Amino acid sequence: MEEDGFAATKLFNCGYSYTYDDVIFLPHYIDFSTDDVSFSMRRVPLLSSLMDTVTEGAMAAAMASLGGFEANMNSTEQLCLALIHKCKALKTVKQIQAFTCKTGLDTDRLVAGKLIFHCVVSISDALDYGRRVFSHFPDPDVFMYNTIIRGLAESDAPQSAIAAFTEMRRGSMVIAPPDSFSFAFVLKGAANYGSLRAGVQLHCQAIRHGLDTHIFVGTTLVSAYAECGCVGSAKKVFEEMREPNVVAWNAVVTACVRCGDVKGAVGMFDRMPIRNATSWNVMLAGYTKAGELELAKKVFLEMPVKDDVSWSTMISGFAHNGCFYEALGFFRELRRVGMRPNEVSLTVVLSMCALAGAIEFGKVLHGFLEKSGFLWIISVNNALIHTYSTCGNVDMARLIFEGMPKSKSIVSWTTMIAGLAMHGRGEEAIQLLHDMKASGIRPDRVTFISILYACSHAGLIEEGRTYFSKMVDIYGIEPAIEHYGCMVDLYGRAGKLQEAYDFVCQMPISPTAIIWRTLLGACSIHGYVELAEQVKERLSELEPNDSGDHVLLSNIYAIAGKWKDVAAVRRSMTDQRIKKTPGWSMIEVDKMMYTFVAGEKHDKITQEAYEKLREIMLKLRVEGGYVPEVGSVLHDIEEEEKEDSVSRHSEKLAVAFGMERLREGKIIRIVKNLRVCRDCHTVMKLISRVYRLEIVVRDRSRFHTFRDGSCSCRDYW
DNA sequence: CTAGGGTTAG
Repeated sequence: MEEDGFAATKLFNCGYSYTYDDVIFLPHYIDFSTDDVSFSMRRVPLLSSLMDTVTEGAMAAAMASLGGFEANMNSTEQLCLALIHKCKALKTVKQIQAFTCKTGLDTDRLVAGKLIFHCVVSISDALDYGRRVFSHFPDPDVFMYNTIIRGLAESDAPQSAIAAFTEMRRGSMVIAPPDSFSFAFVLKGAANYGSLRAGVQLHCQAIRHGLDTHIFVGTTLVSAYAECGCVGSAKKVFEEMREPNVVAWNAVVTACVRCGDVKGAVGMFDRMPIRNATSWNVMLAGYTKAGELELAKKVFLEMPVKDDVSWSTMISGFAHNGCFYEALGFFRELRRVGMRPNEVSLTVVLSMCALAGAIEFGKVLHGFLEKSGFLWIISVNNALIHTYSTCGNVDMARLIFEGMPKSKSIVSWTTMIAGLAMHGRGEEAIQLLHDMKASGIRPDRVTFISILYACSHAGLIEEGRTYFSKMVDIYGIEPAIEHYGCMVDLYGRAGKLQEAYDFVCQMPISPTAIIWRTLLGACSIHGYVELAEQVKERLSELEPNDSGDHVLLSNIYAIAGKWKDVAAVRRSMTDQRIKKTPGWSMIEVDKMMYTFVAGEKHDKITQEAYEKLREIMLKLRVEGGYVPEVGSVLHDIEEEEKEDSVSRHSEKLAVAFGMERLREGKIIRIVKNLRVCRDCHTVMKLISRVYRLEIVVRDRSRFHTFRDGSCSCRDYW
């Protein structure tokens, strides 16, 4: 796959030095008849009612607003152009558009082009209107097409940019051939759509037009290939460019980073003749994505000019690696040097709260956003929805979602659906899908991942099946590995292990380690020892050193009482030097985050938690009838020792600490990096009953809300 | 045309 993209283009020898090592037949035109890329050029009646509202007086007032320009206005065309340039809102654009209809300027090429351009580029949420003006124009030229393609490429439906390009090509008998802008914009659409097929075909066409080494086209080709995971092709396109500028260099370094090729990125970075702040920022992102935080910090300190992007990259990079303290440090540093937080740095900090489960800090930020007017930005709202959902307060997320000031984007809908899903509120998530369709937004592949996730976590098996086939049949979305993963989880979680296994065997793409791991997790919930062994064998072929897989298998044996097998797994782990991922849990008290690690460091805080925990466990035995469950302990050690090891799990410590420090009646919210174990689950249920407390635990796969002795997951996780 | 953020199965 990797090299196919580039090899295919070699078919077209257009006077360039391509060699043919691989011949793949491709048509000379883009054929998307099988894809769902409708692009309707329907002529819509436009604004006949508005036309009458444009009075001479209104136009005179508009002219007056032009001030100094007025003297040079010697034609209505020029007047219109100047007026359009001044427009800041769609409402005014509509007025002028009505004026052009009235004066016959609607067929003026310059004016129409300017109108379309203004709608697409300068005014937000006006793409649709621009499209309508476009569709009204009798014979649109390349510039108009380019503008429309440009807007569509950045829209929620980037595939329609490709369709628009195709339509332009079909009409190429009457209009001029595509230029470098056409290719740059449509390739951006292909990249956003993530379609290698479209990318390759466009590359072919670019070669035929002699534009593939054009600086803009080449640069976009590099990033389009990278977006499809073809880092080799991206590099080759770059190497063929005759005089790459800084932007092209940045693009190729970015391509390496996108595809996880840090070495390649460093190599390219070192070769760069000139570097601006962007180049350094790309390296920061590259290092943090690879988990190389020290190197990222080194580059950050060394770089000559830091801009707002640099800080956002550091905050996000450290947060995604679990280093919340340092991440917050960069946010403080940003303010200390006198930079104003912008909407991106704020969403980055919000997403840090989401990762850390820091709801109190999130609320502080929410207040700040409200006061400083940031809530007008859609992405900021999306970040808030995500933060509240992943911090356990999905109702607050819903309030923000409902109250969004501007229109909701596809991300807003999908985020909300995913939020409901992770709280087990499957029916509401499905209802939201219908509301979304009713409001005219088409669900995409990510939306369906969230829907299938919702079905599996709420035990809605039939619904899950239905939506999977609807996605394919009605929406023409080809299922990706993520969708298959959801389906395996859906069957497995519900105890339909045979169906899950059959499903994996019938998948048209080869199952990844993640797929097998999902199945292994299902085996562990439902105690299928034999199937687990089979599945583990597959995993050993694919990823033999994953500690989680070993621990899961060992737990499956332990629950079945097969202590010899437990010991064998443990031995093989020691032999292969596989270390268990240490479990940690976090709790926020007075806007401070406290992290507990099982059986680690006996500092004052941990001591305090232990002491409280001892007291709680005693009370649970006496008043709650608690008997420890030790099935999920890795070692076949003495019973008493096992019990001791279970009693030290980090989530218990975090809960105990919360009970000690938090105000009475406060909900105890815990975030854990692994899945919560059975014994801890039981203990939490008991605590919620005996102490009349509410505990919310976010583990690596979902939320557990413990209330009155039971859990929202209905013991199903 | 290039960099940072908001959605994504386990």
